[in-house]
Amino acid sequence: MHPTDFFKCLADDTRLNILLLILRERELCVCELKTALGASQPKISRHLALLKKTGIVTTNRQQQWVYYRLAEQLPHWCRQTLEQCAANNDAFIASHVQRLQGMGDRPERLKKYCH
Amino acid sequence: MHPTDFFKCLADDTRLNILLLILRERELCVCELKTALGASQPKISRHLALLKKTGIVTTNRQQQWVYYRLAEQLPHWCRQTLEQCAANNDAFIASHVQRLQGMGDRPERLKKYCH
DNA sequence: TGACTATATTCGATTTGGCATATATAATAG
DNA sequence: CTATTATATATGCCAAATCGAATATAGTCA
Repeated sequence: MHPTDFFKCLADDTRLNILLLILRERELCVCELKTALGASQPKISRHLALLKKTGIVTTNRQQQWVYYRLAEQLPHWCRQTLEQCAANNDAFIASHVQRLQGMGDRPERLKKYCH
Repeated sequence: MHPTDFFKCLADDTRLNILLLILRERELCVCELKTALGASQPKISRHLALLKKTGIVTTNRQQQWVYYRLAEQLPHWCRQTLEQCAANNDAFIASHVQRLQGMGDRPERLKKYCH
């Protein structure tokens, strides 16, 4: 993982929020992220495609939903960077975490927001 | 320090190399960086200006030279990110570190490359 | 078919590097 | 001491490249 490629992925509000939410929740599908971030589906999808191409996340298809999580092979220092960023920037993700929590837990959440 | 502003600064080869070299050497002036990175003076100077504006580095003028070092107020998680990046990407900075070491030590280095 | 996700296209905004030039400090000549 | 020159750094301007958002469209699966 070339360091500047990694940092480029973190250098955008949408992508960084996606990553920090995935870090918290372990995995999320596009429609969960779309609701939590209040962004359009193509926007979320496009940014996820870049994260996947760079090797930061992997996908896991379950029926019609695609779940994204951090790649197993993600170098340790990259994961540490994300964790330290998460631990020291509450304000940055607060609103999105709140919105995600307002969406309830699985599997009810999926029923409410992904159907 | 807004996290994406910080990561934007690390998302460029020139800037990341500058930061990792400063991290190693504690402080460097423009002409040392120019020689170590093999880049033009305006290019180095521009990137340093962005790093300063973002609050990652501070300057200390000595006669006609301006020395750059990491800002005292740089949040701890930012410094940790830089340190972890440095500790896990030898290949990324190797050539520039080598070139810097080939320039000798101060004060001889300053006499040879900054006069 | 309908719901979910991915991609293509287009456009405006931002970023980047090169070149020329401006500013600041120091050294030197007269 | 002042004027000139040299060195170090910063900035203005321009062209090329990249990026991000919106829209439309396509693929995938129940």
